[in-house]
Amino acid sequence: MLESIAYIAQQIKEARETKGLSQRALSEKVGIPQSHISRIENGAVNLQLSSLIELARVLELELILVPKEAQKATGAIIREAQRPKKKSDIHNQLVHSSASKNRAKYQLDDED
Amino acid sequence: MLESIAYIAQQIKEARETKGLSQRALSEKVGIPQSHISRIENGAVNLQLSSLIELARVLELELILVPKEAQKATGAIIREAQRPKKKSDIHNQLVHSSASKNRAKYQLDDED
DNA sequence: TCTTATGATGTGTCTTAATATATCTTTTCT
DNA sequence: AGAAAAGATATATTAAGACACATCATAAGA
Repeated sequence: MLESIAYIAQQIKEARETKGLSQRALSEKVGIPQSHISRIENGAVNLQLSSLIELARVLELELILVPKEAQKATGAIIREAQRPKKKSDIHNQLVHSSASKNRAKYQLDDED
Repeated sequence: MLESIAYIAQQIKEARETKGLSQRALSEKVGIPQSHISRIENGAVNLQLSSLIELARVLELELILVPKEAQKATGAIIREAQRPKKKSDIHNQLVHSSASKNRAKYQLDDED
């Protein structure tokens, strides 16, 4: 399983696409090779925390641990934040939704 | 830097203590050696995402990526969730506050 | 078509997380 | 004090992340 890694990987990919960055562009900003970013986004690696944090920083995301009981409430807020605020941002919606069509394969070993 | 690792490590430690678990007890639940949990909580290792996710699962935490703009709002909700709901839970507050006295050393290499 | 941009994939090397195991220190009891 | 529990630390081994680098496949544009 480890579908949580799939979720995180997908979040990274969507955030990158929302920002209109190619893997190579992100690679230069964050200092991680494009080949590795590809593997990360496809869930092909069990990345280290430092890599995730660096990616998150450049993508203006914050990695946090939320108590399960608070998850629903935070989820609502986050979805709200991700909603484009200006009509000129509808473009983002398109990029975003096309991104969510992508299936993550996640060939990580089934541990647990 | 990588103070975000310190933050995550501290969150794990506090969640464990709030649940009244020893490192060894958590070790058995999650299948990670106590020695490694110690290193994780002290920020002495740059742990892998699977380890963090496994720990979070057992500690009933969810690892999420929050847009920076939504961070304040989610922070408020999370603090609310962490507040003990019953008077009988004041015990947790004590454990929790004693935990926060601990300084993390974080001898991780200064990258960036 | 040829080029260009993008993402995916392969290989070899180095580093280090994760493991097993043991031990040591510190704290907390009785 | 001594015993027990808890956390920190040491060592050796194994597994795999991260890297550099090249290359492949595909799609988009000229």
